[in-house]
Amino acid sequence: MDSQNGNGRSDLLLAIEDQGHRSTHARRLVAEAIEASAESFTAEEICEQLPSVGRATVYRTLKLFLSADALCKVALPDGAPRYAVDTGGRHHHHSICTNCGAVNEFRASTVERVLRALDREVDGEITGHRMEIFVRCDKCLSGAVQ
Amino acid sequence: MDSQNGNGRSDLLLAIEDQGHRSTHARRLVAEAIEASAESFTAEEICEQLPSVGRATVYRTLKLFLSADALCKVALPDGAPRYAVDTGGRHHHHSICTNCGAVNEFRASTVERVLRALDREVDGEITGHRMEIFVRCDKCLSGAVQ
DNA sequence: CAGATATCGAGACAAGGTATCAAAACAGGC
DNA sequence: GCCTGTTTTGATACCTTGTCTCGATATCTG
Ligand SMILES: [Zn+2]
Ligand SMILES: [Zn+2]
Ligand SMILES: [Zn+2]
Ligand SMILES: [Zn+2]
Repeated sequence: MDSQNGNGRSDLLLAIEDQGHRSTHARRLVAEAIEASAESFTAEEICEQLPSVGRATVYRTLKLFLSADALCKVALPDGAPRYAVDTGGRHHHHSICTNCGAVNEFRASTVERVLRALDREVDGEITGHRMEIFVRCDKCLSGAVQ
Repeated sequence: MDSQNGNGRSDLLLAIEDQGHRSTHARRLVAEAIEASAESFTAEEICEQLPSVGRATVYRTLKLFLSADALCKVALPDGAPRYAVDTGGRHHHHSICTNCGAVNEFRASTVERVLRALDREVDGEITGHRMEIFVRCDKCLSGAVQ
């Protein structure tokens, strides 16, 4: 939908071009596969959808998109990793539907304020954090996916 | 230190006994190795320290301790998993020193309050969450470990 | 187009686990 | 202590999620 800009060029590709990387055929295919996926996806799903693209290339490309902040990597409660297109730019967290894999971003300023307050409670100096919220999304609650 | 109760029996073993599992020789060895480790540890470290215990058994035993809430599993920023003895019982989060691996628990009621407030911001119904704080601990800051 | 460089695909390798299955250990009744 | 049924164990194969190597290709620049 809005993953293509006016140029017909994927935002994912533009993001890595900005970092000085090339928009190659393999990367174009990976970007298209990502943009075609409705919710979050796994690296292996992309590999299966693109048998003509080497597995190493798929992983390398995902890593490029991640480092260009065009993609986010989250983990389900059991640790299984999933990737999702990153719409925003600034620091944010994710909610993940454990039923359908839908990922949404949220920027909760309250969360960050709590973290700053925690500075006094934890031993040492805070250098970073990770936070994910697991949900059953509205679509799943309404029975669209059982 | 306080990992042994009056009986000279490890709390880890007691925890799985409460769940109906046996305190076997292999499990005793794993418990001792865990209690001897200063900070957090990896499964492979235990395997190396206990060549007489099968790798599968080490992983099975860690899993038992985890499900008995006697152990916690955390992940460093790059996702590398580490295990740490769980001192408290109630719900809590962890701070992890990215330099030495020290893990501390904290129960920040503010955090939970924020999560309840987030219920209105996120799509769907919150079913769980994960939160980890990365730090450089006091010991590392003071140069005890470079 | 040619050369320099970036990228690719295949396949080996790695980390962190889990599945299988025959053998050993264990607990409880005698 | 011995018998017997159940748990647990260790060896090993396998799985998932990636990364590394390296010769072959593709891409950009001039
Ligand atoms: Zn994101
Ligand atoms: Zn859902
Ligand atoms: Zn804990
Ligand atoms: Zn430290």
